[in-house]
Amino acid sequence: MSGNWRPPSSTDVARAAGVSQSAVSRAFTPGARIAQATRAKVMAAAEALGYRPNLLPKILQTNRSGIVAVVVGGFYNPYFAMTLEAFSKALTARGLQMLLVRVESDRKLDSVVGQLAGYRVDAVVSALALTSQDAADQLSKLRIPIVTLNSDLSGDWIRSVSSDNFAAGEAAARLLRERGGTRFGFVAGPGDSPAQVAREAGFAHGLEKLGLPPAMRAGGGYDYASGARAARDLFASSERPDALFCANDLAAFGVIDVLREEFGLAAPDDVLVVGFDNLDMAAWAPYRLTSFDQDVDAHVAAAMELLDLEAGATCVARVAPSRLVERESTQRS
Amino acid sequence: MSGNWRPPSSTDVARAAGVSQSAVSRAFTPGARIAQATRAKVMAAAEALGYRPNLLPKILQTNRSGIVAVVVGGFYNPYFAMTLEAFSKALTARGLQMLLVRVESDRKLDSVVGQLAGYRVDAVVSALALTSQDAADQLSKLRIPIVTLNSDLSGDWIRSVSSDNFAAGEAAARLLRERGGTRFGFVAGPGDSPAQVAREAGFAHGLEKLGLPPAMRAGGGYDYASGARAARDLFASSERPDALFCANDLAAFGVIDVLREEFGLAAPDDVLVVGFDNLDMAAWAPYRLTSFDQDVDAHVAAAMELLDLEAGATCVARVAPSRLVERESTQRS
DNA sequence: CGAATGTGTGCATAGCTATTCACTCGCCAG
DNA sequence: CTGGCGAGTGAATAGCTATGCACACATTCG
Repeated sequence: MSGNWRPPSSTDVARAAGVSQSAVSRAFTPGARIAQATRAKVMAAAEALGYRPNLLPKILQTNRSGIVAVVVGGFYNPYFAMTLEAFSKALTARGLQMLLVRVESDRKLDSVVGQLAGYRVDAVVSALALTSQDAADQLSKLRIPIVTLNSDLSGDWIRSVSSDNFAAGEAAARLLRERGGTRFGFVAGPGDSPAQVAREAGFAHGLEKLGLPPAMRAGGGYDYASGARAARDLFASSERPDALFCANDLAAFGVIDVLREEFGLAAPDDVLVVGFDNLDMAAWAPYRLTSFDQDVDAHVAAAMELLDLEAGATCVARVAPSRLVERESTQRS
Repeated sequence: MSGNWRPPSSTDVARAAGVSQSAVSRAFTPGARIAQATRAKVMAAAEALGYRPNLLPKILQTNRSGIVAVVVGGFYNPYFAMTLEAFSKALTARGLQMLLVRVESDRKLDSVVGQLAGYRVDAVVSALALTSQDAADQLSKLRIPIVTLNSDLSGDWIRSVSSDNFAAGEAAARLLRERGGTRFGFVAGPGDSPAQVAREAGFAHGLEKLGLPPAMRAGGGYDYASGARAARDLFASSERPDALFCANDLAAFGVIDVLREEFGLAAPDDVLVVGFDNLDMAAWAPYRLTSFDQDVDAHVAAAMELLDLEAGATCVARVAPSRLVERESTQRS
């Protein structure tokens, strides 16, 4: 029955209302010159037919779709959820839609970008840390504004927003020292994450500046299991650390659980622990984890500002500070 | 400089390659009749100009955009993250894009649906539990297939996928009884969630069928804080429960933490606790929470099948069973 | 009363691609 | 030699809306 049904067009409405197609268009355009009586007739006909203006022709002419593509690598980390939530709000506030794209790796991104360009997305936000300059160049050729989060690529149409991860690493070193740490450990995130690299470098630099020995190192992922593995590695050795900086909260939770369950050690009495991201869970009773709050809203606000930049000027980087939130995991009573 | 730049069109490429626009189109259409030499010329020109076929004209004609709108109410619950991840994979596998829409309430949904129709989305998936039949009717008038998750509305273009929440509630009652529970408590989710209502009804029915007294009740949200509040309410009374069924895991975590911190009670020795959703965190050391796994992949697979249904036939409901995953929180040693 | 201003409407068109139709070759078989 | 066929190509068109332009009519002012 509905084999080749098509949604009602403005022409259909015009016919039903006994006016021209232009009148229908004007009825739906705020501020257009149209008589109230005509508008009423049009609206009645539109309601009866279930007409909704088709946005595609406008996009076709203006090349502005009102759609922003957000690229993520996965959803397992609640930090991404916070970011998505904030972006969603910010985009909605501006009347923009969010096309969510999940890619396994930079390679996959290349392939999907062609499609995005085909949809004429207004911009691309990459929460995934782009690492291949190839992909970046590919993207800038399309003249689509791109904002990357915690990445360090550059290019004509590429802007970026980052936390000052290096400074946070230094601050972690200072805090752990102040709270009585003597043997330091770093629980690393994945090696291809620029944020991870900067946090580690900052931590190392902070320790050095304080005249402290370099940190032991383990881990290699942003997830719970990586943290758990790291704890086992670090505490299997004879020289156990007593102050840990973890690349993110999720890993820190893994660390804390393994220390408590498998080694009978607790934070902060046996080990000081600092995380990163300040997830909701960091405040939960079993953890009470000291962590760096990245102020997701500020990041997103900065990203939105960068998207407003008209032309594809040279790379613009914004750095938002991270706020240290201290909880029990670093406060010995 | 780039004041009114526009992306290269197939006509531009045709001019550059010295062929007709048709030839360019055919070069990009797999299986079209075109000479290899011509295709090569076209591809070279396209590469030089950075041409990507504009998808909008095709959409304009066919009214099929290859975009599915996914509506969610928020991201704070990791269960949504799992669902999103699964949908993302399923859609990508079919070459579809995901337009993510976040709405505060059903009302807001109405207003955004007009825009979705304007973009000619192929379908709408609502992870938000639609509760207003108005919204549902509004949607079905647009002849856009809709799949709702854990909702119970019906209409011409509305299909739904649910867990058998009622059966799970009954199973929770049986399990808690078997494990030695005598005084039962239910930690409720938000009242406007059909899933919450069904879980509670199933639990109540299960208790009754076993000849047990009805459960005490507290809570009213799917989040950690609601669970925490519920625990304080339930255990402030003189008649404390010793077996709790929580509407979801997040609330269960709040319950467990408050019991441990503020009442010195632990699961499973003092209180048996069952949750719902089987989040990753449910397996973590501080909780080891018995929970119902909703098999997100199965849900999503069912949803995708329902979307394939051509016409807007009468309401089709799929129910996926939930699998009980028992952990220490209900196993006394 | 004539002119000028303002209001409301319809006509025509741009924007880009996929596809249908018609056409031209080159080639083979009858 | 000619009819037919297949391959390859170009011209024309549909799909829908916003908008500039022209026009019709009402109103106001000198």
